[in-house]
Amino acid sequence: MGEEITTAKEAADNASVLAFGRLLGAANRLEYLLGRAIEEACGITHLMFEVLLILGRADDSGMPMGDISRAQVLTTGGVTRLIDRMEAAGLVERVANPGDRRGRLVRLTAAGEAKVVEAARVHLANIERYFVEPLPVEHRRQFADDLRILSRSARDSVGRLR
Amino acid sequence: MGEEITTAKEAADNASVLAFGRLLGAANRLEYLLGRAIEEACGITHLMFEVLLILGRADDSGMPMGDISRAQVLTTGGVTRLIDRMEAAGLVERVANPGDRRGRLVRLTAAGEAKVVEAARVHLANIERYFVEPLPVEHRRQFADDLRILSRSARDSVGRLR
DNA sequence: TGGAAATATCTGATTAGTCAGATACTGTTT
DNA sequence: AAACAGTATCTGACTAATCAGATATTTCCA
Repeated sequence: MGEEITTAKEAADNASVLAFGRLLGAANRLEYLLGRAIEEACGITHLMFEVLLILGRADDSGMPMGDISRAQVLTTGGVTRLIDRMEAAGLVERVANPGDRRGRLVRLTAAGEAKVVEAARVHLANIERYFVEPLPVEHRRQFADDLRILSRSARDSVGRLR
Repeated sequence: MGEEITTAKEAADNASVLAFGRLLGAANRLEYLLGRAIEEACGITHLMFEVLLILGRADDSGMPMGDISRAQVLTTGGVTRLIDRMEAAGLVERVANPGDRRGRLVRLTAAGEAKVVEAARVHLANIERYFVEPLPVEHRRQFADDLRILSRSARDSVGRLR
């Protein structure tokens, strides 16, 4: 990684810059495709699905919103508004937290439980579809390239993190 | 992947659901950390940096905005506005496209050239820093876990894509 | 060649996030 | 137990994306 960069072309062609760009590109495309599919089939966004999964993992009594904020890359203000929408949609409810009255706990409603099961099935089916059958043509080649580079890059990074 | 999902807990604990969640989580944290660093050091967003790199790779005469839209996951409307801001910041300019008068070409200005070189250096230094020295503590453990799973998942996916 | 369909970009209205500051409670520390 | 720092959430103002519809130009084919 020692080569000095002095022109835009050198910046754009640098191996590490490229690899990280590909990694993020692949992840974004994946998130876009899978998120779009859930949205169309189930009427909830990808982020709502992630929150439903987090709550599914949580204790039945619920979870403070701060925990959700830390689990996702989202500010506490963003979580407040996301939970507002999910509550309006009947997927979650806020209940009193006897141990700390500064905020309430969020937990799944029955409708939320049903929705996360439905969305997870759709999600799994799409993972199967995209990775066994061909991707949409306009994504396929790009994706395969990205994932090959991503795999190498991630493996190297894991090594260095130990 | 044949297990039937019937409860929120099963959905949340499913191996594929988890792996994809981790993969996207790792990429989002990475994008957030590296993007934030470029933003603070160079005053441009991560998305602007990506566009500068794309233009650095392009022909000197410039590139139509539709190509940028397709390279990133961004609508054409979004690209129009992103380029508006970058043009206002003096990083790029729109020039006439003699071959197709429906739209103009976008190309780097001298300031844009300088900025992409500066940002790429910062970016490389941060990649070095994050993956050789410890990550910020609040991200480190999560990140290492994510990347291990990501690596496995990506390798499998590449295999299936052939 | 004339016109329909496709393409490139732009724009108004809307949505969902950020940030920073307000409010309400908790926990410590004298 | 009074004060003060810390934590959890909410909110107003703002930003940057989306979508859908408008406009200009190009391409294709009958």
